[in-house]
Amino acid sequence: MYNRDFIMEELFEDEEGLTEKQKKIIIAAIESFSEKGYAATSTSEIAKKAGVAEGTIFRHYKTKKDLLVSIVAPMIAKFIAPFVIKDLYKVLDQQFERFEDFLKAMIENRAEFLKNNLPMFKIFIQEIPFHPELKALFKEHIVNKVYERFSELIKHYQDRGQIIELPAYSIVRLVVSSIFGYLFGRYLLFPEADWDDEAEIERTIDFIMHGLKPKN
Amino acid sequence: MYNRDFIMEELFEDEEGLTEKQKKIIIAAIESFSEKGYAATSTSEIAKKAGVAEGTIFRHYKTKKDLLVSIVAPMIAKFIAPFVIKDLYKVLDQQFERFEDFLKAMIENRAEFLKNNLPMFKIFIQEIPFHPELKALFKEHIVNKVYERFSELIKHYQDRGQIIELPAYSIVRLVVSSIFGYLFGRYLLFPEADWDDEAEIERTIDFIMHGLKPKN
Amino acid sequence: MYNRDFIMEELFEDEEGLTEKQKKIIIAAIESFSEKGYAATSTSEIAKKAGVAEGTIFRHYKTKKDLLVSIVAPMIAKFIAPFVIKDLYKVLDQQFERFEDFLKAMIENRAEFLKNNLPMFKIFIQEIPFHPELKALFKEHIVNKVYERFSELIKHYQDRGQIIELPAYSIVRLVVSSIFGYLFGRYLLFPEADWDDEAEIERTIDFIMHGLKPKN
Amino acid sequence: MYNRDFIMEELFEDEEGLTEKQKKIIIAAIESFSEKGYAATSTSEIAKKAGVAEGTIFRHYKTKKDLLVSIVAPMIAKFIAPFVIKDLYKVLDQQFERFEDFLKAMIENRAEFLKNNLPMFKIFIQEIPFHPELKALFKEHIVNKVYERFSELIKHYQDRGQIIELPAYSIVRLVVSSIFGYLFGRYLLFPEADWDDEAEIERTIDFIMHGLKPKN
DNA sequence: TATGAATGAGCCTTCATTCAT
DNA sequence: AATGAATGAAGGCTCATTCAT
Repeated sequence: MYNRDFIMEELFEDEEGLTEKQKKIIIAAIESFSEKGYAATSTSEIAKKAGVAEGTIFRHYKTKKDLLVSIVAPMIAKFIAPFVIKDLYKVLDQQFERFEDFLKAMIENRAEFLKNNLPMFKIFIQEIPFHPELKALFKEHIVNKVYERFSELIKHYQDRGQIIELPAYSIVRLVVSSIFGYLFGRYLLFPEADWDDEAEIERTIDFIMHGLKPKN
Repeated sequence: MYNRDFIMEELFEDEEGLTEKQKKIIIAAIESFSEKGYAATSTSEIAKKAGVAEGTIFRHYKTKKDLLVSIVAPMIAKFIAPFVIKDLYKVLDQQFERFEDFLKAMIENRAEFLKNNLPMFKIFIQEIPFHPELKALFKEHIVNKVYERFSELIKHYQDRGQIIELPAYSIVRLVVSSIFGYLFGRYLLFPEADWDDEAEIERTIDFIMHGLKPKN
Repeated sequence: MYNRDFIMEELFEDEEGLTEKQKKIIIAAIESFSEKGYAATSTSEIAKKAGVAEGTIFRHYKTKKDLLVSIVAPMIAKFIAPFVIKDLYKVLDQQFERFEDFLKAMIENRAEFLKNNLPMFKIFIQEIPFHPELKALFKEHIVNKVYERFSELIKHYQDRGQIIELPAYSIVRLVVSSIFGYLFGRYLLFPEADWDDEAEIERTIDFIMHGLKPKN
Repeated sequence: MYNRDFIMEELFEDEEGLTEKQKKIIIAAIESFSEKGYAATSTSEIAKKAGVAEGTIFRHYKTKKDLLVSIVAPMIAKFIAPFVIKDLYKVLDQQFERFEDFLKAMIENRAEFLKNNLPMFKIFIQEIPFHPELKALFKEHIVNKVYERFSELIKHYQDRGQIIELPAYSIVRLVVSSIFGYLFGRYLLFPEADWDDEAEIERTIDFIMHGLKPKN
């Protein structure tokens, strides 16, 4: 379903402090949390799956919730990373003349990321309503950082007459809904259905582009 | 936040078998489940909040999960009710000449329902990944019943050249994404933000309509 | 396995005060107690099996233990009845000249009784160690009444040189052991084995008779 | 009443894996089970009596029933051990020329064992009807192992004309009944009575020997 | 008399966490 | 650093018993 080593590389590469055991714990926790939910997963189960002693978990993570946060936090960080590049604006200007192209690039790139980190993403969306820490993390990152950049971006394309003149938050909402709607259906609701991914992504982009076309 | 009596009237009106205590239990369970999640809510907590003995819960609901299902199941049923009307097709034909009008009516009607049953809906989306019973219920109802009707409907408007020729499932996905995207943002993610509901709904409908406009 | 009506007739015939419901409760209780033990049987289970409401049980029997006693007590009484006939001595004198004949008659008669009341007997032997009330009942009846009569009886046959001169309690023990040993094996340990009852009973009597033959 | 250390030595000597706490748990469980019965004994009570936390019990025994089995199983094994010696036959041949001597040795030896392990034996006979696991254990050991050996043995003495020609199962039944009859009366029914053990054992053996004397 | 909803104590078991080794 | 035995609070659930109807 997903590549364990890949996760480690992509998400936890920086944190070189991670013991071999620590990695095993994280991987086990991700698997269990995403399958049964945080509250329904026991630390003993994680320990068993990770092949370590129960106590070892608590040597590295003071509490069970610490373990949760230590999984979700870097995922959020990595997910929004591309949007936080300082001079995103400039870069965009050069690379993606059309909103459509930007959209396509973003979707493909971030969808790839989500696909590769699906279990973690699942944990994130499942647990966020119940943990103020996560909620705060989310708002701080998404709202304060990503949303800000995104707004500039949208204004950029609006100024060039490529997308309709609506408040940035509305546009963000509509775009994000369409993308996440696809990802949800594809990977969470009906993962075993027979999807023609390429076609669906194209339809989604077309849908968004037409939906946001300026009323000349 | 939400009107308790309203819930009882709307969702559990038919079930006249419900004791006064049973109602209290359900209301307490809805509150707790939606706030802390099913797994993190204890039956003793529900009992205390409902003002009944813990044993009383188990007299009416064989297990804790039974209680969950007895909350979520009628919600699903009521939610999809309007879509299962036998002669939906005919009705539509007469009432909503334009897909746009149908869409608007549907959104407003079902959005109202969700708004009134938000806690229950929250429970539903939170718990569905972890409970095969709920998953089955959902698939049976939504996929088999609603989706079928919806497909006919879409074909109806496609035949009249009002919406683009795409597979029904793609259209359903795009429409549903846009609507739920609004509801999520509005009621779950940022409920305390300052929303101009009327404008947002209109924007959402416009977005959908343009997004699905036929490429003549 | 055993005849319910028979039980009612034989054991509870005198107690005409018994309601129809009461009889059903007793029968249900006997079945459950003997199958799962007193402690592991719930009153709700008995109620369900008897087809009455839970409360009904407690209307007739103040406590669960009352119910137990009301089952075991009459069984003990009926079981020892033949030994308590006032002029047992006289009767014996006339009817059974030989100890052997007395033994045979007694075994056959009481074995028949036990066979017909096996579930109750099972309850009795299972529960007696844990309930002082039953223990008292047992001692009072068996020790004080039966044993006394039996002693006279044994003396009677000893005087006639038919059985060995041992203390009555030793003889009682040996005889009872042999008989109960048969009944245990026959009805409790290996009920499904292929028993030649007639032969086994005869062997048992022979064994006892030779075992108790006087050392002339 | 019985020597705790003795039990540990005799029954659990081999199992060196037993923690100090585990031993305490076993001892406490034996006491409570034998006094009140398995179903009527709570694990919290055992924990308290053993001076450990309730959770500790379940660290060592997955369930309450596991604890029961872990007490009864070794008792059965140890009890039948002497009968399963590979060359029992040979040994007998040399040591016990007369059935009487064999009987005496066996009774004294096994009676001593039972006396020392009375609580466990009590648990065994009380719980065996309600637990298929125990029943299976019993049948496997007693029926398949002990009975087989015993049959050979009986044939041995029958061939030498020392005991009557009856089916082995009948002889086993009669002998076992007499012995257990004594043990029951002695240790379970009337333990506080004034017993002349030596005399009673002798009477029991005499009774058996005469009872089984060949009809010349 | 009979009911069965209601109770709350108590049951077996699991849990996150601690700590001596 | 790592272990895993030990903890005791808390969990879901069952129970014998009560009482208003």
